[in-house]
Parts: sequence; C-alpha cells; structure tokens
Amino acid sequence: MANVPSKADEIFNLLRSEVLRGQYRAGERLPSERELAARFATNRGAIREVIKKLEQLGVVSVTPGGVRVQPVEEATLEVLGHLLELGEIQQPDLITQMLDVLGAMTALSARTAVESAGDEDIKELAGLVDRLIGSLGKPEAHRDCWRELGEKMMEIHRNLVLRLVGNGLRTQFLGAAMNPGFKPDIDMKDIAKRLTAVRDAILARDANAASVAMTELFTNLKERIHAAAPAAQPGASQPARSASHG
Amino acid sequence: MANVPSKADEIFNLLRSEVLRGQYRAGERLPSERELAARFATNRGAIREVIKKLEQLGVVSVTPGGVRVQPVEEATLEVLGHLLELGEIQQPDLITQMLDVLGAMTALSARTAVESAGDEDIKELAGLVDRLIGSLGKPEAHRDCWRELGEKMMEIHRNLVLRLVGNGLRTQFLGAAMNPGFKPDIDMKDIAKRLTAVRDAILARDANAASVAMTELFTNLKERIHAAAPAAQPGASQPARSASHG
DNA sequence: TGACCAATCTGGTCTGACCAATCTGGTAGG
DNA sequence: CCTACCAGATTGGTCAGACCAGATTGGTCA
Repeated sequence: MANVPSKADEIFNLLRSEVLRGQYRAGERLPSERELAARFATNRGAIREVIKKLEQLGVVSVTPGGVRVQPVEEATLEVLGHLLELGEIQQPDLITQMLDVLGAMTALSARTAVESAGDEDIKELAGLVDRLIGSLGKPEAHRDCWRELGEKMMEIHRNLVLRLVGNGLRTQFLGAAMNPGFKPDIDMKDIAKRLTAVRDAILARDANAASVAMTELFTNLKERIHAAAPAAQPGASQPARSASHG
Repeated sequence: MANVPSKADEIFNLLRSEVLRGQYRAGERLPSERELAARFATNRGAIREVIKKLEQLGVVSVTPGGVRVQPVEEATLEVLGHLLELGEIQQPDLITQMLDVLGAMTALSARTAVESAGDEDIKELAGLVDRLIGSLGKPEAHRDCWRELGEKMMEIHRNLVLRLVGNGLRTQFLGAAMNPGFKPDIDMKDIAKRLTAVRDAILARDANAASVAMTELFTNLKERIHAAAPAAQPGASQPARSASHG
C-alpha cells in the first residue's frame, strides 16, 4: 500500500509542512492555484486535489477569492502526527499532552470495558494485562500488547467514538513520537506495580479502580518522560503558528 | 462562509452519506471516477477532488486499480457528525458514547486547568461555572457558557491535543446531536448540584475533585439521556457498516 | 479624502487526451 | 478439469487549455 506516492501526495506533504511550520500566517492567503501549479511544475488539477485535502484537514479554508490559512486550533486531530514529525521545538510538550489525553481515553476505555464485560472477557483482559507486564523491556512486544489490549477493550464496550479518537491518537503517537529512539529510562518496576493494580481491579470487576489505576499509570509515565526529556523553555509549549482566532 | 456549496461539495456529501450509510461494503470498490462523473453529470476533476476529500476523511482508500471503501473504524473523528446526521438507528447510543468521551475530556481539561491556574484564572473559572449554573434552562445561553468555559480551560492548560480532540467532539456533537429538539427532561437541580461541586473544587484548587465532579456530572447526564431516549434495541449499538478489519 | 468603477485575478467548472498499472476474461497447456 | 499465462479493457494519475462568475485591487473621478 502507498507504494508510489503520487505527485499530488508529495505536494500535499510539502504544502502541509509549510503551512504547519508557520510559513504562512493564519488568515493569510496562499499562492493561487495557478502559481502553485507553476511552482511545483504540475497542472492545476493536482493542486486542487492537494488543496481539497488540506481543507479536509482543517488547515486551510478555501473561498472564491483565495485559499486562506486557518489557525492550528481549528485543525483536525490528524495534524498532530505532522506536527510531531516536523518537530522542531515542542516535541516533549506535545508528547506529554498526548499522554494526558491518551491516559484519560485509556482509563475511560478500561472503566467502560470492565463495566460491561462478561466473565470470559474479564479473564481475557486480565491475561492481556499480564502479558503487558511480561513484555516490559521489550518495546516492540509491549506496543503490540497495548494494541491488543486496546482492541479488546474496544471490542467489549463497543464505543465507536472512543475507537475513533483512540485510533487517531494512537496512530499519530506511535507513528511519530515513539520511533526516533525516544526512550527515556523508565522505572519498569513502577510501571509493573501499576499494571498489577490495573489487573487486580479488572479481576475484582472494579471499574472505577481500573480507571484510576490506569490514570495513575499514565500520570506516572508522563512525569517520568517529562523529567527525562530535555527541558523545554517555559512558554514554548505552543507551536510556531499564530494562535489568533477566526 | 460556505455560502454557495460547490458542485464538488454536494457530491462529497452525497457520496459520503452513501458510503457511511453502508451502501458499499467495506473493501468493495466504488464506481470508477469516470462512472461517477457520468452519474453526477460532471467532469472527472470534480470527482477526483471529492475522492481526495473522502480519502482524507478515512472512509475510502484509493489505489491504482480502484477506490475501495474502508471500514468505519479506520475513519476519522470527523465522520461522527455525519453518522449522527444521517442518524437512522443508533442515535441515542452514539450520543451516550460521545458523552462518555466528552466527559472524560472535560474532566481532564478541568483537572489540568486547575493544576496550572493562577489566582485570577481560578476566579474566572469559578465565575464561568456560576454562569453555567445560572443559565440552566436556557439551552442557547447554556451552550455558549459551556463553550466559554471550555475555551477558558484550554487557555489555561494550553494542551493542544486536548483542544483538537475537544474541537472535533464539540462541533460534531453540538452541530448534529443537540439541534433536532433532542431535549429529554433533565433534572436541573441535580445538574446544578454537581456544577456547584465543580465550582467548589475549583475554588479549593482541588484538581482531582474538579475532575471527579465533572465526571460525575457527565455520567449523570448520560444516564438520564439514556433513560429518556427511546430504548435502542440491544445489539444495535454499531452502525450499519461492516466491522470487518483491513 | 472619499466613493466608485473597471481591469485583473481567483476559484469553479469543463473538455479531451495520454500513460502506466491493474484487473479481467479467455485461451493454451498441464 | 484445473492451472498458468497473456492480451485487451479498465482504472487511477497526469496533463494542457479554456470559459465563467464572483472577489480583489488599484486607479480615477467627484
């Protein structure tokens, strides 16, 4: 899949980067379709496709008279991955922010899953958490276990909204944040302890406890990563793009 | 804005509805661009733009050889609004699901906001919650207050991820779910009581209590809506589209 | 200085064409 | 009868050039 990125795809990536990087201020007009076509040595059709995708991403709004840049805040969850990719300043901040949200989502997922789980489900969930504990120290396997656990919880509570949000976060996060060897040394024992708490809560069918334990796990993780990461300047927690509203 | 929906926009809406409605099974091929162009009495360029947008939405994947439909689970948060619009079966379920997630997000937002709020911020937050209580019974004003409160919390904790997710959820939710007179009678006193708890927690700078109170507020709301809504058939909680994985 | 108007520019739409990769169905060989 | 293969039809990807209606802009006139 996605073997040969089409010309439009390449231009899409380029233009998206430029916009997200703050090369155009929010509200400013992009070059016209004709100009862009000339600049990228292609035809207007390709440019129009690119712009339609950008529009769907929420980073530009197109009206007769010109294509205008939207403030990042108006954009879609999908820009996160790109923001992380072209990193620059705010990587650690974005990651801790994501961990916050991911933690809340996972906690909710655990809670509702436990609430509506059958006996068989409970056993499977606990087993998956156990495997999670066992895979500590093996990043690849650990990640797979997380994916499986998430999948299982989704399967139980059948919350489509949660799945869609989780989808976005997880792909964005795992895709961009984890890869570049971003592995601060984390106290495995601590994690294991908290995972055990999660498992016990699941086995006790205590939805609330499961949620709390999961939250604590992520909070802990976040603090450790935050401490381990190169200290970000205070006030640099916002991306480069202007934050003005439309 | 969006005065005159372009031809491509109309076709986009149509095609999106058809796909989300389950008119094509996941993995199935869409009609070719040429066929679609003929069917909608337009040119191929317009169809290509539409398909690019659908691709960005995550509801189709396009490869040389054909455009294929993706399972809903692979899609983007943005499809929620459309799913709600063309409602049919699972409206109440989707809404309670959204409330779950929205509650978790709002609770997180409240927690992190209180954690990093200055004295002035605390006062403003408490004031906004008070206005929220005061506007109970006036849906329009109430909604505006919520928006303001959310905005203020975002301003304080500056969590871009939270903002993007919240953006999506809120626009999807407020846009489609609230409008059609979907107003089950909800015990205002109960809500007011819980909102008061939120305010007190904020004033006490107790981030955790604020989070818990907010969670309870949404849980309560969810249960009431769930009880008031026309009982959905068990097992109808999933949309029509096939859930097969790719 | 202010209002107005026309040239220009913008996105929206349309046509018709070619290429390379894929998909299809039919055929030849096992 | 089944499999492997091959050629033609089909598909998305790309391209060039054109016209329209509305927005923008800059100059002109009062």
